[in-house]
Amino acid sequence: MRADGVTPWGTLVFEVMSQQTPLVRVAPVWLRWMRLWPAPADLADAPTADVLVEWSTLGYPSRALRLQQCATRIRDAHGGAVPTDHAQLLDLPGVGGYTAAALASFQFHQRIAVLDVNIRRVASRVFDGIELPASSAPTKAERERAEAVLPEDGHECAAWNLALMEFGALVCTQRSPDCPACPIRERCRWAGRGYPRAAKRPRTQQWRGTDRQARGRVLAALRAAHSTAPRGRAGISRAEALRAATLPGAEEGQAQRALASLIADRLVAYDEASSRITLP
DNA sequence: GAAGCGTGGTG
DNA sequence: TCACCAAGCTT
Repeated sequence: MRADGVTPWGTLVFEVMSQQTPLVRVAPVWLRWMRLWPAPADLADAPTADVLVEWSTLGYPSRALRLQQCATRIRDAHGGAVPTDHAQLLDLPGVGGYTAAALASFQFHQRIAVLDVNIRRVASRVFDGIELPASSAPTKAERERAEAVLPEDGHECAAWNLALMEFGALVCTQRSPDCPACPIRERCRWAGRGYPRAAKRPRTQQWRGTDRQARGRVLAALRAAHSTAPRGRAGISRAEALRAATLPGAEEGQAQRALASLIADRLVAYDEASSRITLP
């Protein structure tokens, strides 16, 4: 976490776990991971099934697979040390623009702009006078503007990025910003324009009844089976997996499709001989 | 650029 | 109840 003594690997794991997941849910899982797998080589050597069980209910379990791939790559291609170079960070599995910049700034104190959803929202309001960023991904113009207002010193830069993220998370929030308490409302272009609402809001993701929900139920059943079963005898039958994947009132074939996609994503394995579904 | 990908908390 | 949302990444 962002505390003294946390290794680059610890920070990398923390940032990946934090992708689309509230920090309060990340904290306990991260602590367990650090105890089980304190260095990249430890995670690289772990059974993938254990990695997925310990991922618990953080969501988006593909992140756990990518983190293990990332650990293997760091061990084999970087001598076991998390690279400090931004381009090399970006090249790691599961590490995108946000995570690479977060590591470069928070861990390595480089002068770089972190453009997470919070900072992008703050900048859109203050500079552009619009409620929400117009594009789903950061643009070159956004990045250049964010870099232009960065402090010169790398340590100050880390504090700057972190402060902006927390400001967006606590004050300049997505749904109900506390504008009366905002210290820069006099200079905020969105305030000056009277807080106009965004015409087009990003369409919100469906979940109920989706393949995603079906996949989640299979994974939940497998986590339960693996955390209680003696080693080597874990897993569930294909029939149980399909039953778990069958949602009330679901369309024909959804359960099969969900299971097939889990296998294709290597989140689960299917042993045809025994007809059992297991974590990989 | 858009769609797909989990899970739990909240207003 | 239910839509919305949370330190994004990959295809």
